[in-house]
Amino acid sequence: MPDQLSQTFAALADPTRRAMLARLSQGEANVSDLAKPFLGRMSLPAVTKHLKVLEKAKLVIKTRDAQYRPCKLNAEALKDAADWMEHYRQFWEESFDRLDAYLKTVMAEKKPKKGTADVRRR
Amino acid sequence: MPDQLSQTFAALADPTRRAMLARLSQGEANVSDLAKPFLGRMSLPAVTKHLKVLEKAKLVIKTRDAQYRPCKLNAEALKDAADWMEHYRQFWEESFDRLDAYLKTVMAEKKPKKGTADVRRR
DNA sequence: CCTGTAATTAACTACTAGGTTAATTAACCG
DNA sequence: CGGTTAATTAACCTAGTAGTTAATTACAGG
Repeated sequence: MPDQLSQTFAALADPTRRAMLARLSQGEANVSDLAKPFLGRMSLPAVTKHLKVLEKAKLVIKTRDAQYRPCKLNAEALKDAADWMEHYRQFWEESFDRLDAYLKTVMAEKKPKKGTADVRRR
Repeated sequence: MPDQLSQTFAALADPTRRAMLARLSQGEANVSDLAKPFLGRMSLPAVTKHLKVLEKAKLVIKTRDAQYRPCKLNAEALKDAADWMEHYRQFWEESFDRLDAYLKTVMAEKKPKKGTADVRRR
């Protein structure tokens, strides 16, 4: 499972890591900045490790500036994951349509005029 | 990490499981159908386990029909994951724009007319 | 040069993930 | 009933994850 996509999804499968990405989406931050929201809950080395996971997944790029390690978001890998998901879009929109059709049916029953609620297609 | 989103991403972080989803996107299939492409590589119980992960993540719904267990895709959870990613779209499109701008610059150098390659904004 | 701050590494623990084989349950069918 | 097929459960193994504390590296600045 060292394939890129698996690594990406695995990296995203943790709320701490997702929060870090969210933070980085607001702009660069060094390790202690990133750690701040979690330091009550977990130690600094733990944060370093999470960061390393994100780095290996190529979701963040860590550079160095003196003793600091400024990190920035790298969304490339996210695009691949999003592209993968795109194949499935039809499936969740389909069920939305079914709900849509159902609601139209209910409406039709309340005010029984014609019939054949037309199903919105996206 | 028993939050829904983490479970979804974790379930997707495995090529076997993604392949199963792909198979299910073609239509219902029972366990042995799903297992077939992998049986050279892994045992049936292994497949059952992967399936259980997908089930707990609410990505597939397993019903029963006699001794068979027909499974169907349930994309609801995928939508949530896709929605989460949507927040980051700007970041990968941004870098695409930068590439875009760069290419325009290169073109401008080859045929040095005006300047200020206008950056396509999506 | 010494001290404080930023961050990582080391060494360890507990738990989970992904796989195995062997045994078990459940249903159909001749 | 007895055999066959579908699928799960049990028991086990290995490797990896998420966390800890304590020690270490690296740099800045008085």
